[in-house]
Amino acid sequence: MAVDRLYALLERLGNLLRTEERAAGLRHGLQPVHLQALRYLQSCNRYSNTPAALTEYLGLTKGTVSQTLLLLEEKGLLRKQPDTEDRRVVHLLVTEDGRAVLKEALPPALFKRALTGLPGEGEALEAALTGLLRSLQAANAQRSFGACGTCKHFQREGPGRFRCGLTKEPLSREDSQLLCREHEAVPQGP
Amino acid sequence: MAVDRLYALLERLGNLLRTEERAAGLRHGLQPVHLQALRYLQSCNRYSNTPAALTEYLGLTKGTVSQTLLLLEEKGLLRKQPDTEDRRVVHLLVTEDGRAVLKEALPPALFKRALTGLPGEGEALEAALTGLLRSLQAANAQRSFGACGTCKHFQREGPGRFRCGLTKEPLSREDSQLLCREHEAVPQGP
DNA sequence: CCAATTGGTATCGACTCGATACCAAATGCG
DNA sequence: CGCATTTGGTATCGAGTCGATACCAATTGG
Repeated sequence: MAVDRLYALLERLGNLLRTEERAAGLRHGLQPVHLQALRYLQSCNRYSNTPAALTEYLGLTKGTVSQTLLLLEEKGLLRKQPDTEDRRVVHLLVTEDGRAVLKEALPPALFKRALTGLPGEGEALEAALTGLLRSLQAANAQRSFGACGTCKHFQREGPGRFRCGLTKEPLSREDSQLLCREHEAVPQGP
Repeated sequence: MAVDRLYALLERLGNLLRTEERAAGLRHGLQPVHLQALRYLQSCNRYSNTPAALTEYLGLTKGTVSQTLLLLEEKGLLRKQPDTEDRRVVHLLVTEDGRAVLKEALPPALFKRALTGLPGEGEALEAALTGLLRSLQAANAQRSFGACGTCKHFQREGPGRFRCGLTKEPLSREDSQLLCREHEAVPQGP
């Protein structure tokens, strides 16, 4: 049965990845989930670097994530900054130390080697995985956390000048490449 | 950078899978690792249903796996059977209850839907994942746990009659489809 | 025959994770 | 406005994973 075989493959790869991440984090006294949190926070935009967004991304409960963040803050890999508009919200900023740890640890050496050696820059793999992820998210009513520039709210106003149709804020070229919790894929025309 | 994007995709899918597995196991008081152990034991051959093999498959330490097995045995999902040849070894047999739990829980509904809906039965995905896994295992000097019939020790002796070149034992058609810890891919000729 | 290796278990501590409870700020509605 | 509801976040607790270490029994290899 093809579905079972596919599932077994995914599970197996997921375990390998977790094991490697565990080993990579061990050198810094970090668990897999810590590295994952840092990686997300480093690649998301300013609307999405909050505990709530991270909670959705990781698929855990907010209490659990709150603990994770506490540890990262104690280790000096993370800094909390209160939001200026909404005083309940804090923003999570990866420190220089945090970036250094991430750069050293992710992707784990094993994956870096394997992924780099893939034929055609792994284009086939990326296409297949993207399709699967989209399908999963659609079935799950889950946020996609895609890059800002691929969102249906993304508006081009000129060369290098963009705007988010949701927040109405202007966006830089760098902004457009960051992950956003409000991301919605553009509907595929027939 | 393509490698980082690929890695992010893999990590994200792995987390989703874990979350779903957690939810699926919750109904039976099981953790993700328990379901994974059961699934492996149900699909491996008689050389590979031991704690040591499972330990390698899951990438954990033998102590950890021993605990996992203890719990599964207590719940009646697993039965231990001493090996007749080597009196240190035990074989792990999934009980009827264990099979029932597995059938109900894996793959999680979300994945079953998403995988079933993939174009071309997910052939592209399977090819891409298999390639990646092979590449990872090669780089890691890790066992592949492939199906018996695809192993370099697998010998055809006639219609429906096979033999393992390593253990010299005869193999049935069913045997040939089970996962084996001694599995080695046939070397690709140029 | 005895060391080294292998398969497995037991115990301990660090840590994840969910559940529950809780607080403060924002929002919605009469 | 006023008050219930919702949202963002934290604190605390218990169950359970996981690695490390130690240990035992059986096998293997000189």
